[in-house]
Amino acid sequence: MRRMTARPANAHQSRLLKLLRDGGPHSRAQLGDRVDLSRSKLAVEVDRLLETGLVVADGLAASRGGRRSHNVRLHPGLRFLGVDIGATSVDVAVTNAELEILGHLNQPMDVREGPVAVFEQVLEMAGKLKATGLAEGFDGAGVGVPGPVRFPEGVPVAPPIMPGWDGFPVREALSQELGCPVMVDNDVNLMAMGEQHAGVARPVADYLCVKIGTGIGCGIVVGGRVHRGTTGSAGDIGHIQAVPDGRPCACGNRGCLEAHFSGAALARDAVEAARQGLSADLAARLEANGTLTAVDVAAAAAAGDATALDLIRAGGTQVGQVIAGLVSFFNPGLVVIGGGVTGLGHTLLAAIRTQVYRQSLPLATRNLPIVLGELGPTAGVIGGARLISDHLFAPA
Amino acid sequence: MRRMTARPANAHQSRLLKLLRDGGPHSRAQLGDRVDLSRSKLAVEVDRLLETGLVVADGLAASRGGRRSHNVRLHPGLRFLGVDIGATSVDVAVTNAELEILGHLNQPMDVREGPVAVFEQVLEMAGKLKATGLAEGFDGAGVGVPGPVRFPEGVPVAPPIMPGWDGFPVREALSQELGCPVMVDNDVNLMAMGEQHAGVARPVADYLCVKIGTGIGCGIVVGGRVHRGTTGSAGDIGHIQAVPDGRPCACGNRGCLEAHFSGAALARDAVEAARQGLSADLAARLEANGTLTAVDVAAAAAAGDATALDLIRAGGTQVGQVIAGLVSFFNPGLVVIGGGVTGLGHTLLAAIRTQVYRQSLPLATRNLPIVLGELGPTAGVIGGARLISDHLFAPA
DNA sequence: ACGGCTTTCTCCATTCACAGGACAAAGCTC
DNA sequence: GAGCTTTGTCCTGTGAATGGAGAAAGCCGT
Repeated sequence: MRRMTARPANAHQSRLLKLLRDGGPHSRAQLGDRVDLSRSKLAVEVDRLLETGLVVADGLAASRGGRRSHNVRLHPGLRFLGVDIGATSVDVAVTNAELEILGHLNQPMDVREGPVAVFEQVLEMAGKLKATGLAEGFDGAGVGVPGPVRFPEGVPVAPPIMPGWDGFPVREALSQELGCPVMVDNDVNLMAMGEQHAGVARPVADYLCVKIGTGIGCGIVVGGRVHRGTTGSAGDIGHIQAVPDGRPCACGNRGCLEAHFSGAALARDAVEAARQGLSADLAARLEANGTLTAVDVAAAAAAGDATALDLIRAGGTQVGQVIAGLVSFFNPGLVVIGGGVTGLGHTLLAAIRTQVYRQSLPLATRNLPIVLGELGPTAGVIGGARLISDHLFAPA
Repeated sequence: MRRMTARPANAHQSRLLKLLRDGGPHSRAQLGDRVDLSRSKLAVEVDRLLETGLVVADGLAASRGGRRSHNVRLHPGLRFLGVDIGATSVDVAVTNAELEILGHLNQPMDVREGPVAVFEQVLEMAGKLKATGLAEGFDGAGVGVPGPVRFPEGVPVAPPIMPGWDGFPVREALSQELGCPVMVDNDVNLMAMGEQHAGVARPVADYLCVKIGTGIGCGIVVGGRVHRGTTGSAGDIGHIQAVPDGRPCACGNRGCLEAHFSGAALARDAVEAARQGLSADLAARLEANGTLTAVDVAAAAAAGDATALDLIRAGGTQVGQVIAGLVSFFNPGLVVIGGGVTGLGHTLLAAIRTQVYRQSLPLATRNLPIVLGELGPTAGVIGGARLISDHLFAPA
């Protein structure tokens, strides 16, 4: 198909497109139940959407005791690309208009190689997905990068862990290469949108989404919308002080949360523990691989290694301490923990919970669920698809 | 006049009322410049507002080189009541429809006496204001209380420093007594709204408003709107841990910010310093009054007393530490410091600034002003008037 | 004083948005 | 097949809104 060019002409059409995106095919009657328009007006707007080609007829539905309804749905050929650039790997996925993942690729990679090398990689992966026949082209792409972004322009700003990206016109460059509209955001915000769209955060308006991977970040959702802050750095909690006069951090300060707990810090601590002979299990893994990662620690913990469990608990307590403060401050309705370290699972979660429930205001924790994200590595790419579809489905 | 009963019938009218509130009298042409409506439609809506009585003609304006314009303004008889209940005193003020303060009373009082005693006081003060002829009655009242509030119902919930208020139907009770609509909110949120309406925060969409009085709280403004959180306790930063294993706090935890710095903590520390003979100045003041308050410390500091200055600096550093974390997290465009301790002035502010600029993410502090509130004790009452007028001027 | 120019405001005709009723189409159940 | 239900279309009436014509009321220069 030729790529999507039309845009909803008004708020009604925008609303209808989002209903079809989030709920799949609907009959006009079903749409009418959810949209507070007269049937006649609704029919007019649906007809206009059919004219644009964004929406197509989808056959007859089963009868519910009367005339059978004619379903409509978003064009089945629409394709969105979700790109989640992490510190050490990229995820690229194609979705249909309902944001269901049709194909998903993951590849190790180092962001520090710079935007040109990374995007070469991304374009190649996108090409592979096309080659499988899942897509002929893309109607839009949502891209996450591991650092702050000037959102309106889609440009990373002063990203600490990705030198060489500062000011690179990601949005423009990718839009050119892919030949479709592109939106760029922080990877943590993408995860927050993903969990909100298809994960644990579906019913919640105000929530926090803490992503613990190589670094630590926090997606902030206020009234259903992501809060990005004045310079796009909102949620950057990795450099909040967790330990007064604690460990030196790459940022120049001491005691930053990230310096004490994150994928990188955990791996480093595990190596040290292994060298000190505190854990035979970790030492064996170190021997075998030459290095350790958070995954090794998770495996050791799962096998019952006390040192690994202690490391995870200590880390969870540190994170919990910071989250406790944020919970008192922000009073969310839900806290989601996600990112690479979700493999650490319930040991980590329990430590975080204990600390938050102990230290936050009782009123703020009274009914506060703290849970693991349920989408894993797909959260980011779904969030990307969601980001661009929100943009494309916004009223003109 | 009989009290305001009409409400704007649509979003246009609501918009117009707010323009007249915030900008004083306007001609139709001036309104047209700001509202994106055709002149004819605008005239229709203005005429309707004139019919309701909310808006009245206000004579001819000077010519600007052509026909003179007929101004319209909000009814000059409209009166809002702003009530700011603090831990140790109440502020009550009357404003006109433009939220200008016409009369303002302040009275020492102890919230712990409970809602009945406090409202007796408030009603008496409102009566006094009426007796001066400033108002014949009130069209609405906005009330701030020093604790979390279930906002839609206007009911305090689990307020730590005000036992006896939990669940008291403040909104309903006051509405009954005053015979007008009432809205209730946290006092810190009121201050944030006040500074946003008439103070330093006018141009900013996302900002934090830290109020340091008997306790410590923080108003959170996201996209121009106050964020209250899921249970109404957002911004309650007094019990964030500032010092690991620090001083015991009334809440049962240790090291809470409030336990280390607040009006109450500062007074306590000053007494102790005086008793230990660290400061002749403070000792003399203690001798004279039998007790010390933050005001005494401010006076001693102004007189150059080193101990007082140290206390303030130490406190500012503690608050700054917590604010630094919040700034990294929230990435505001402005931080306002207000409340009873603003008398401590630039010594406090300097300590806070130093700490925040040192410890927050550079990107988040790059262009971050940290300033004292400019409205002082009127911020709360103006915020109250603003709260209720926003409510009354909302589309039906 | 008097025309030209500007600004403000009103009036009117036309277009568009939308609701809601009438009605047709298409199914179910008995 | 009768009667009922559900779905979808058509049509008309109403109010929202635009934009142009023009009147009212001021300015300024000659």
